[in-house]
Amino acid sequence: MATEPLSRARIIAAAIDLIEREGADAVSMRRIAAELGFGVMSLYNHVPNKDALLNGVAETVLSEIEFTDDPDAHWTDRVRMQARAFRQIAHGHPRSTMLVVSRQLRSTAGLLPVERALATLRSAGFDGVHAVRVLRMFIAFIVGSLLREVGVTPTFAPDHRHTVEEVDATLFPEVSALSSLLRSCDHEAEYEFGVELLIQAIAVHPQRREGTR
Amino acid sequence: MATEPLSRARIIAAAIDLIEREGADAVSMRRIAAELGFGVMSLYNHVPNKDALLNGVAETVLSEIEFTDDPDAHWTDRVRMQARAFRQIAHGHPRSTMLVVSRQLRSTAGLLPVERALATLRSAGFDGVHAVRVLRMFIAFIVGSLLREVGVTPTFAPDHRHTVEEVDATLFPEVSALSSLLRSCDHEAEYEFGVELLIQAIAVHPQRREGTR
DNA sequence: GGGGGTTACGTACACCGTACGTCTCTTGGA
DNA sequence: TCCAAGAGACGTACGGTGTACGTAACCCCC
Repeated sequence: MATEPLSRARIIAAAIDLIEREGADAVSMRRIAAELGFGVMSLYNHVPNKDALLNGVAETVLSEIEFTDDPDAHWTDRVRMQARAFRQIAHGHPRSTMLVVSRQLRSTAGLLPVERALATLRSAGFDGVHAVRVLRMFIAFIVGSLLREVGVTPTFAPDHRHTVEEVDATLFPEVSALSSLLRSCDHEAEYEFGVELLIQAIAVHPQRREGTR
Repeated sequence: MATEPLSRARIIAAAIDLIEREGADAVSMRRIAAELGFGVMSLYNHVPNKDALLNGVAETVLSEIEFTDDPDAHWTDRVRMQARAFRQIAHGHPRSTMLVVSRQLRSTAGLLPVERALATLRSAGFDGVHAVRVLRMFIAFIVGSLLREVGVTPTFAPDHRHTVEEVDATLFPEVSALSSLLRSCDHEAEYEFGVELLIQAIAVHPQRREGTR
C-alpha cells in the first residue's frame, strides 16, 4: 500500500488531528507515531523534539487563518476584518487554540498579522508608539476572548457543566440575580461587542490625527 | 526537628514555591514530596490527585489578591481599582499566572471578584445584560494582558531573547521600522492604557443610563 | 562497486501519576 | 486499662512519558 513517507508536515498534521479529536493531553510521540503507522523514533528524523513539534502545530494553525484585507476600505473596517479573522482559530481548531496562544512564534506566520495590523493602524493616523499600544490592546483582548471561547477560561457561569448548583444568593446577590445571563455566552456577540467598543474607543482617541483616510 | 505534619495547605504552598522557582514543568508529585521531606504517596492523603492540587494552587493564588473597594468612590475609580488588582497575580506569582487563568474556579475565590465587578457595573448604570458583557470584555483584556506580562504570549518583539536578529525590512517594513518599540514593553503602562481606554469607552456607552452616581 | 548520507526502528533509561497494601500511631469507648 | 478503629506515612509496582543511542536498510553519486 506504499505508505507515504514520513515528513515534518505529515507529523504536524497528525498532531493537529489528534489534538482536535482527543485534546492536547492525548498527544504523545508514541501516539502520533502509532497514528501514522511508524515507530516512535522515526519522528525524530523530522522533528528535533516534542516541543518543536508543538511549535510547528501552533505555527501551522496560525498560518491557516485567512486575512482578507482591502487597502481601499475605511481603516475601521480593516481593523474589524483583521480582528475577526483570528476567531477562525477558535472555530477551525478549538482544542489547539491554547497552543497557538501560548507559544511565541518568531516565524513569518507570527509576524505577518503584526505587520498588517501596524500598517492599518499607521494608515489610521496613529504614530508608532500608539500603533504598538493599540495593537497590544487588541491582542490582549483577542487572546482573552479566544481562551474564553474554547473554554480554557471560564465564562463565569455559576454552574459549569452538570447540576445547576445554585449560588448562595445572600453571599453573591449579583451573580445569583444574573446567573441565567452568566450561564450562557454567545461568543460571536461578545466578540463583536468587544471589537466595536475598541474601534469606537480608538477612533476618538486624541493621539490619532485625523485625515489620512 | 519535629517536622510539621503534612497538610493540604502545606502541599499547595510547596507547589507554588516550586512553580515560582523552577516553572510549572518542574512540578511533579515526587518532586513536591521530596521538597517537603515526605514520601510521594503521603501527598495523596491530603489531595485527591495532581489536577486537584493544581486547582488548589490556582485558587490560593487568586484568593491572595487584595481588593480595596471604596463604595463611595466614583464608579470609574472602582473599576480602575478592581482591574489593577488583578495585576498583583502577575507580580506576586508570575509563573503561576497561567494556572490561575487556565482553570475555571468554581469556588468563592473565583466568584468574589465577579460579584464585586457586577455590583460596580450595575451601580454605574448598566443593566444586567450589559454589565455581563462589559465584565467579560474586561476579563478578556485582563487575561490577555497578564499572559503577555508573564511571557506566555509574545510582546511581539522581533527578537525574543538572544541575538538581535534583524527582521527583513522589505517583507515587514512596519515591524522593522517599529522594532525598537516592539522590542520593549512597559507592562504597567500598557495595562493602564488599556484600562483607561476601556473605562472611557464604556463611560460613553449608550446602554449606560447616567445618574446612579 | 563502494562509500556516505538519510531514514526507520528497537532497546533502554529516567521519570511520571497513582492503585494498592502495609505498618505505625492516635484516639474514643467499654 | 485495653482494645478496636481510624488516619497518616510510605514502599512497591504498573503502565505511561520523552528521548539518547546503536543498528540496519536504502538511495545516490563518484
